Amino acid sequence: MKPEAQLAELKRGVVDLHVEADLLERLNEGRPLKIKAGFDPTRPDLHLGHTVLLNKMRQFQDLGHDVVFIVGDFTAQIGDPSGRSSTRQVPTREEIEEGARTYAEQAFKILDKERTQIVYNGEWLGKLAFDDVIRLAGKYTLARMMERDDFKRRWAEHVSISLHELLYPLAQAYDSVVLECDVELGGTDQLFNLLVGREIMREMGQRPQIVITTPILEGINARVENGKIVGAKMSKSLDNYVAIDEAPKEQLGKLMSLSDDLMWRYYELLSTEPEAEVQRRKRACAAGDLNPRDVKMMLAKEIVARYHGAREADGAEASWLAQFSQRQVPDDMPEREVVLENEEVWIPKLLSDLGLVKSSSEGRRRIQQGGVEIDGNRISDPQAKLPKGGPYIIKAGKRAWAAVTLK
RNA sequence: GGAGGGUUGCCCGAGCGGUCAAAGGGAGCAGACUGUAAAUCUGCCGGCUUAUGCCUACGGUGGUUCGAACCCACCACCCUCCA
Repeated sequence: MKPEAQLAELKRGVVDLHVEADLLERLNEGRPLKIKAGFDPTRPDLHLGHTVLLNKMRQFQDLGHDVVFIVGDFTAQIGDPSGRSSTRQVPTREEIEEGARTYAEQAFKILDKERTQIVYNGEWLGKLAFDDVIRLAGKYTLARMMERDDFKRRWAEHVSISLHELLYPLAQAYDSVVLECDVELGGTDQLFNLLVGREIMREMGQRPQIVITTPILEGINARVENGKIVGAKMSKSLDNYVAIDEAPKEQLGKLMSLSDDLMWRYYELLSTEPEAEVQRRKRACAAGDLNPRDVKMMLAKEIVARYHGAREADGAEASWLAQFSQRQVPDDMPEREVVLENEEVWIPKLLSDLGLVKSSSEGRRRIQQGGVEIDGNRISDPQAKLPKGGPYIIKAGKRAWAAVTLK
């Protein structure tokens, strides 16, 4: 593909591109560019938020360029301060290794293995001596470091900043120097770190890398207020994520729980549908010609199909429609057997033992709120008991089901 | 080295001797409604089988008091200002 055409393709969906002319110049050199992206291996589960960046990496690969996938085993010990309001906990060596392994495994659902090189930055960062670090630190100033948004904010809000956190951007920049990469990719929250890489490379007498950032996807519980998206970014620790190796039905269900407004953000960042088609759907929804639920289903199925295949996506849709639209009994409910000490069991206790609720108090509440059904009959008495027998089809809320035999 | 401020439930945050299982918001959950696990509305939201009851909880340990998240002492951690 011609450099100009590549550039147009690569610019799609990115937030920052420093510097465009420089990128075009390198594309004109006609060689495969070296694309760098680093991952902090402390969170093994890749989710849709990560895929925004991975998709961009894949795009480079499809255009004939090479990706260097850096596992930040060394930098993970520092903990990237990006977007953090406080200092990170340092993960153990085992956590890092386990994380790195599962990370790479999942990343190859998106990346082209043939064009990906995996490296660990501990290989070179671990060998630096203290005087090397001092020399590196000498190439940047505190004032410039404090320009960084999250440092500035934490400083202003009197939240502690440990000195080692200041070294993080330098360590990441040093990775670029060692690899002599052409382009570094990251989320918008990485912009500062990436730009430090440019500076340090220049200081070290190299051509500064081109910096590209991709948007950060908000979590599934984000809301839209006055046209603005309100809510934290997708993350495992906030439990507002859709993991790429999650079961098809879970993925579909989570995506169907997006608010109608937020759905368009997901379309923008995750769908591969042509822009014109997305706009058509948006207009049709606004005009009332299309039901937003159906448009959301198209998106959900597109994503499920990407990781599990079209057949799984169809299956997930069918059981979702049955369970939530038609309120039927789910087809894959867990079958359980419980051995009783007596002839009957207090229902809240049973729900708790089955793990359908957290405690029997919670079970009692859920009965009082009318959320518990056994064999299709709503239980209203929180004192109710259930005799031996079954299997009973127990429903304890929208998504908590079990087929239980009492012995 | 000195002076001062802070540490509250999943998160943020109010409370500053009894009426505190602790305001308010967020997240979460249930029901109604629906087009869905959207939106909206209502309710719930530490635990204990039945409770104007008990237990656990407001950084930790002791203490004062009939009674402490609230007062005192010490300890730990965080922040600010001065040097």
